[in-house]
Order: sequence, then C-alpha cells, then structure tokens
Amino acid sequence: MVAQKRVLLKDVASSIGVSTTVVSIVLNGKAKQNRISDKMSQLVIKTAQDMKYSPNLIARNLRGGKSQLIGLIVTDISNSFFSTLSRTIEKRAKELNYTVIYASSDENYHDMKKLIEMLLLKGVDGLMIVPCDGSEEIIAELYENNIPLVMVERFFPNLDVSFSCLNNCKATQLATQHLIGQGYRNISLIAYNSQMSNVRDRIEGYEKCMKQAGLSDFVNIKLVNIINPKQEIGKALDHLINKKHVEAVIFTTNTISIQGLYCLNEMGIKIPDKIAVIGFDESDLFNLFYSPITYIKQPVVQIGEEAVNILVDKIKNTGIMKKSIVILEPELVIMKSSLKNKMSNPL
Amino acid sequence: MVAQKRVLLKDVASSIGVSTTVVSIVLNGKAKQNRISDKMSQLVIKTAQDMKYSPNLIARNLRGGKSQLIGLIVTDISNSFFSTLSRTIEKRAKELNYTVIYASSDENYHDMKKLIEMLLLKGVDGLMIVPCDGSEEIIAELYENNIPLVMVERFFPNLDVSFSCLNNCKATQLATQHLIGQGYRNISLIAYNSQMSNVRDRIEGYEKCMKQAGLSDFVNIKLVNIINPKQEIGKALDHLINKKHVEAVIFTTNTISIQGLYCLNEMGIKIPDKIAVIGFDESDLFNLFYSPITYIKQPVVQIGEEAVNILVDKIKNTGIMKKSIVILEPELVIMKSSLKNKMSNPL
DNA sequence: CTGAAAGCGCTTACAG
DNA sequence: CTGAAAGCGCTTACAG
Repeated sequence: MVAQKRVLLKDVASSIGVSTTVVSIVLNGKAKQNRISDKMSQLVIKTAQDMKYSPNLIARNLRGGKSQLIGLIVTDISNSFFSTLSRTIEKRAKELNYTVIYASSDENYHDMKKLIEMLLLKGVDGLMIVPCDGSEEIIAELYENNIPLVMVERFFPNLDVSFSCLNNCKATQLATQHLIGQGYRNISLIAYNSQMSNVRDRIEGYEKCMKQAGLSDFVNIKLVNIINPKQEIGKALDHLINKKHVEAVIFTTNTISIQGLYCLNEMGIKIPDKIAVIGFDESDLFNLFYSPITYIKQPVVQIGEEAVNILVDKIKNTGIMKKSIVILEPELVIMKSSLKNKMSNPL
Repeated sequence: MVAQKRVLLKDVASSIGVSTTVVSIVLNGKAKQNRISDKMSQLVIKTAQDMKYSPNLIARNLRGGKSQLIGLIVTDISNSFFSTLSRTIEKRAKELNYTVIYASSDENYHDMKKLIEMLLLKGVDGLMIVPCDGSEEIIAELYENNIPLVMVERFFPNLDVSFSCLNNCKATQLATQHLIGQGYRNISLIAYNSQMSNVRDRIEGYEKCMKQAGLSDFVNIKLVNIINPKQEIGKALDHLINKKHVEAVIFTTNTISIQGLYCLNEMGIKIPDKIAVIGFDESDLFNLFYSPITYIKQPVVQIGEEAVNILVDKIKNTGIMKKSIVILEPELVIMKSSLKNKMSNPL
C-alpha cells in the first residue's frame, strides 16, 4: 500500500558491487567509448532491467540541461484545426523522444508572453509557436536568446526564425480560380482583421487572381475582428449580398466559415443558388451541410511533422544559425456549394 | 546575441552580500517563520526583481519532489469534446499554479500504460485520466502506489479512485422521456461496444425509461465498434429503419452522432419525417444541419474544473485516503430533429 | 536573525 | 577497464 521506494542508480550499482559511474555510462550507451568490458555491460543492463530501474529524468535534466520537453503554443486548442495539428505534433515528437506541453494564447500576445515564460521555467528544450498579432518582438527576443524555436502556420517574414506553414497565397488563388472557372465574376472574401502572414497571404492570393482575370472592379474584401466575429460577419455578408450583389464568397478560416454559414442560414440565403461559398479547413459540417461546402484543405499532418523536425534539429544543433522554411501546398476539395447551378436560377 | 547567463540564487545572494539561505527563505515567503528582518526581506525581494531572478524549477523540483505538472490522458485530443475539456482543465490548473501535459490514448490501454509511465518519469505531481476498456488494473495499480489521481468522464465503480463525470443515466433518460413525450414509441439507441461506465449508464438510462413507460418491447440497442464505427453504424441504422421500423434513434456520443448523420444522409433518410434523432455533446453541425439536431449537453466546464479541484486537493494532501465523487447534470437542448411533425407525414 | 553544509539523483571530466 | 568526486541550482534541517 505504501508507495514503493524507487530504484536508484546507486541501488543497481551497489547490487552489482560497482560504482554508479559504470552503471550510468553503460545505460547511456557509452560503454564502448569508455572501454567497459562486454561482460560488465551485459551484467549492468540485465540487473537494471531486473530491478526495474528507470532513471529520474528530473535529475538527468538538471545535470544535463535537457528536458526532452517541447512547448507548443497555439491560439486555441479547442479549435479543430489546432487540436488536429497538436495531435500530429504530439505523435511526431514522441517518435523523436520528446514530450509536448500545449498551451493556448487566445490570439493575445500578453498571454503568449506569460505562457512562454512559464514554459521556459519548466525547462522546455524548445518552443513551437503559432504567433499572433503583436508578438513579433517576443519572438525576436527568443531568437536573440538562442532559444530553439519554430513558428507554425504563420510567420514573421522579417525575422530569421524558421517556420512551417501552408502556401496561403496559393490557397485562395485555387479557390478564386475555381470560382472564376465556374463563371462567377463578383467574388468577395472575408478575412480576419489581422496583420499575420497567413491572413495577408490569403488576401493577396485572392486579389492577385482577381486582377489577373481582369476582375479588379469586383474585388471586395471584408475584414472582421478575430474575437467574437459572428456579428461582424453577419453585417459583412448583408452588405456584400444586398448592396454589392456578390455571387460568391470565400471564407478564409474555419471559424469564419462556420460563423458565416450560421449567418447565411439566419438570413435565409440559399447556397449556391443565391451565393456560392468556399470554406477553409476541414469540417464534418462542410460535408453534411444541406449544400456540401467546397473547401480549401491544409496538409495539417505535414505542417505539424515538419515543424517538429525543424525544431528538434535546432535543439540538437544549437549554435548553428540556419533558417529552415517549409511551405506546403493546399488542396481544393470541390463540393456543391461552389458549382454554378444552371437549372435552379429562378430569374 | 549570445544567450544571457541566467541569474541564479547565489547571484542575488552575493549581490546583497548574504547567504543563499536567506534569499531562498524570503522568496519562498517563509521570512516570518524564520524571523528574517523586514528590512532584509524587502531588500531581497527588491534585488531579486531588479536582477530579474526567476528560480530554476527543475532544481526546485529535484530538491522538493514537486513539479507543479499534471498529466492528462484523454482518448483523443482532436475530438472536440476532449479538446474543449482540455482547455477547461488547462485554465483551472493554471489558476492553481499547475501546468498540464496532455496525451491521447486512442482508447488503447497499452498505449495508455506507456503514456502514464512517460508522464511519471517526467515527474508529474498527479494524473487525470479518461480511462478506457481494459485499463482498470492500470488505474488500480496507480492508486495502490499512492499516486494522486482522478478519473474524468468515466470511472470504475469498484475502485476507490475519485472521479468527475456526467450523470450519464440521467442524460439518456432525458432524451428518451422527451421522445416518448412527443409520441414516439419505437425508440432505439446506438452506443459503443464498451464496458466503460459512461456507455453502460447511457444504455441503462434508456432501458430504464423505456421499461417504465411500458415500452420494453421496443427496446433496441445497437452496439458498434469504437474504432472506425462508420460502417457498423450504417448497418445498424439500416437494420433499425428497414427491419425494425424504428421511429427515433438516440446517438450516445458525438462521434456516433456525426457518423450517424453521414449514414442517414447517404441513405436518403429524412429527419425528422422518417426518423427522429437525438445527438450527444455540442457541435456546430447539430445547429446547422438542415433539420437542427436535438442534443444532450454535458457541462464540460464544470466536469473539467471539478476534476482539477479534486486532483490538486489530493496532491496537497497525499496520504489522506478520500474518494471524491462529482456527478454533474446533463441538459437536453431541443431542436427540430426530435419533434413530431404532424404536417409532413406523407402516409 | 543568519550562514555553512548536506542532499535531491543523476552525468562526466579526471585520475589511476 | 573502473572509481572518487564535483557539480547541475535549489531547499532545509542544524548550528550559532
């Protein structure tokens, strides 16, 4: 009933009648370099197993300065994109013998800063961060302090910090081209009012594509606040539909997509008859909506895995200043919501 | 550019010209008990702040045996119920000065065991676990080893381990009663093929309610495998609808609900005209489905918060054997999918 | 009121 | 081939 006393290094050492040095060396796979006899090696390994010895990682950490912990700061772990991303990261980290501590910043750089401090205090070996507006200085400071670091999903182009993310420009280009191909002209886009790379690139991809198609006059971009966006999305849609008479709208995040669908439903707007829609990221809702929603799919798994690879490389090679960049390609999954329905137009 | 050398306890001590003992005592708020002069106390605190001293938690951990880390094992962090639960837990833990390490077991007790070992190695002060089939012995062993522990969302009734969860029996009772109240008689239920308390209680609530209403003949329970359930759910629904001619179905988890809706859509079954539906947990999909889905809502926030409260209490009072049980009440959110539509029956 | 010293459980130069 | 000893950065009896 009483907690068993843990088996220590010295316990296995004394049970063999040898110093802790030998045991430590053998168990860390450095027997050869230290010319420990094979017999001894095997005896140590067997004894350690028999006694169920497992090293105290705290002590090893204090001594060696390595915790095998990675800190991951997303904006909101309850957002399905980030929870999927986090699982991927957890899995890949585990393969490389690291454990992940997650935390959510809520797109607030003050909170992010506190979380970073907390994670560093916990002795994490490196950080994976989804940066938010206002956090550029924080990231820059980490970089200057030589803390192994990788940005995920978004990045600051002016910093020499590595990152892994989607080709966001390409993402909205794919969507816009598809809509134009369907015969739509008056195509609009709703994005968050943010300076982050992912948002800006998504906007840019759309604008560029519209201009190339000679549709500059139809460029309509609505920006909504990242906190509690629903009301603003409603207003934006109302304006776009009733004043601008747009034929199609591209939602640039999963949350905007979902809130946008709520709004369109409440307004009684039919998709795609009245308006064509393209969403972002994956969702069961897109598939099961009365008019299944075409969406831009991110390669979440690769984004996460590559981020881990970059970070672990940095942790193992501290001092080597290398900016690694991984940009992954989007995929457009075409459903009914973006197809021109030649039959159903009531006019 | 070079990583700044961290300020240590001895740095602030020597900068004042005092021993590390004094600094440590003051900074740990034990000045009074050790009769340190007020002047000295204040000087120490001020100097530590000025020098931006922050303690090395690893060292403190090694010395004191406390990490202020909590391990949380859910079945799948990318499941929206668990990601929401985890955020709640993270938040409450932070208020109590703990950091959470999450991991996903995938309903596999072998994986769970490995994750627990890993978390203990990392020096967590306690564990929060969503147990899965086959894990009773693992949980029992942790309990016997006096490891602070709380089960979340599910529990083993035969163990004296504390837990926080939904009143699952009540949950399906609410749903069944509501359907009976609407005039449905032939009501069925789909659940996972699992021995866990949450599943068993959800089944029991339904059965009990049907019997009390004199509808024993209509009790129809379909069990589906927890891994890749879609195909089995499809078969179950086909059988229930085409052979048993059921009028209503209760889905007992969020994943079953969503996969069930996929199946019903593919089968071309109209809700609620052909069949009434009640789902479990919250989802934007339920609200935005062509026929909004009535659902059983869990008080996720309270479940998470109470679990943290219980665990931290255990961590702080190790040795006191107390089984704390928190059972929270469900809410039925009524939408169109479970209402008897008197107008539309085509017969 | 305050300091010298031990110790948490490891790893790793250093010496032999 | 192997051991004694220092040290990672703290906290806490113990002594004065």
